[in-house]
Amino acid sequence: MRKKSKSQKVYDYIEELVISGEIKPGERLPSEAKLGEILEVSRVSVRAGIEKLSAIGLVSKKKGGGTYVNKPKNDNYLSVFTPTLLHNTDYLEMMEIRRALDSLSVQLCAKNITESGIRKLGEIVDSMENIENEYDFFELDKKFHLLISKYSKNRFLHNIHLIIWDVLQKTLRTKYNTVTRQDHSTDRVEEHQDIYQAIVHKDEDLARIYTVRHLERIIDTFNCEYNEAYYEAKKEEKKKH
Amino acid sequence: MRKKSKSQKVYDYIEELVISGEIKPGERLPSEAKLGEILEVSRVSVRAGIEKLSAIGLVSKKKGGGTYVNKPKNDNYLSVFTPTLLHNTDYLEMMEIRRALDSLSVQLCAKNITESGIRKLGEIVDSMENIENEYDFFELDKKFHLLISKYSKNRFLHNIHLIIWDVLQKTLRTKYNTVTRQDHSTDRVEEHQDIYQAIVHKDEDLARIYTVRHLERIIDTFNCEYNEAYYEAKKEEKKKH
DNA sequence: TGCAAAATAGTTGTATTATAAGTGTGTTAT
DNA sequence: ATAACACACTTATAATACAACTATTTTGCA
Repeated sequence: MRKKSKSQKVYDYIEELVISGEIKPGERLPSEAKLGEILEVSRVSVRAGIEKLSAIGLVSKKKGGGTYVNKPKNDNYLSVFTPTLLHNTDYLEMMEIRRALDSLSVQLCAKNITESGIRKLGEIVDSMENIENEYDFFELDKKFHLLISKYSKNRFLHNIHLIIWDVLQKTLRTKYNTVTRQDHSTDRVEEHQDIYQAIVHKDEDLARIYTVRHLERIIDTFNCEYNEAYYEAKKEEKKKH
Repeated sequence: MRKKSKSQKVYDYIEELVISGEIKPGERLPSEAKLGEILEVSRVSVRAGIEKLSAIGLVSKKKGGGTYVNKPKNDNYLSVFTPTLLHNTDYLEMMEIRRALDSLSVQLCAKNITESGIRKLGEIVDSMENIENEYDFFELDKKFHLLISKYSKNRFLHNIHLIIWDVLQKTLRTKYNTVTRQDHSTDRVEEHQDIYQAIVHKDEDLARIYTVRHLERIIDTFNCEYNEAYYEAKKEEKKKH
């Protein structure tokens, strides 16, 4: 593996601070000089790293004031793709978008997929059957849906999906309990098999229907857990009185 | 208006070079030193500007080799949103995504829009009736659809739409003839009125249907012109023999 | 002449130092 | 009490130097 550049070191360090929640949206970063001390790099490299983070909208700089972690509502619209946003309601909004985009990509995929693509997809579905840990399943799930979007032959669509899954993955690390528990359903393997079969038979409509059903089931499950958690929290509060 | 920063000056300058096609994907940018001379800024500022462009994936830097404009296929997926990509097929792919996302946002909008939102939307539709020049209509069109996505109350969705329209607008400047001529249809005002009315009556399904119809009409018109242009080109070629 | 090795020029990466310019806070003078 | 000011802190820009890497040109040998 190639050596990381100094500016990348800065970038990763700050991104980690934000993802882990050590610095929350609206809060200020250490000054450039301080970051330079901490990471043992020059201010030039610190600035280069921060410049990138600013370009993708994770932070905003204020001359003389400091550098701040952006709040989700920030106008810089590339901030859609920063990994800090996925709280509970954000997750639902994201899944709403997936419902729209996945149903498009699976439809196009069923039309455009090649024989070798079908083979690859089949392998993924097969390996889903004997999976025990959640992390591995997530990987397969990601591969499955990204492969579908790839064979949609719509480059934009695929790229948006890449971003969405990147955000999902990064968010997962910090919200593992909340977001992943929802998918313990025993149906989940079967759902993927259904989608796969529809693609094999080039049945665009059926593939779309199965995909929508799949995603809506995930959303429903999440909603239930979310409400449960909500009531739990309320119960805790009552105890205090 | 606030003064532009030096690094932003660099950013805009290079972006313009790429959009206008002066520097094509794969080609090399002037060196940092040269850019500094041209724009009369220090190398620090040049680097800051390029750093941003690199962060959003428009260019890639090679230590010792120079800075290159990325080809669309570049892996850095943020490059979806660089304005260089929209050739004819790209435009269609983009509209395919709009069909999926606009139908979602209009549906949510019909559910969530406020009274004041309806008023604003109405004003836009009204001003569409007496528009002569294409550029103004584009502006209204953009406002209309962005307002809808805003009242979808899904922040991700709205942000993606902001990006899409930003790309459309930037691309338009260079492909004015190809992309905009398609929308000279007399139906276009009426289509927006239909969508508006459906939203007013909070009829989610109807709003979605009108929106899909609207977008599919645009796609069809574009396809016709695209094919016409294609045949024209072929005819020209035949003449040469 | 052909070609490989080596020198060279050009380019980005990082460091250092200095200054300008904006922000925020605390202090002072009224 | 409040407005004006001073001061510390922070980011923005600049100039210079050198390191590290690349691409090209030149050199030297067969």
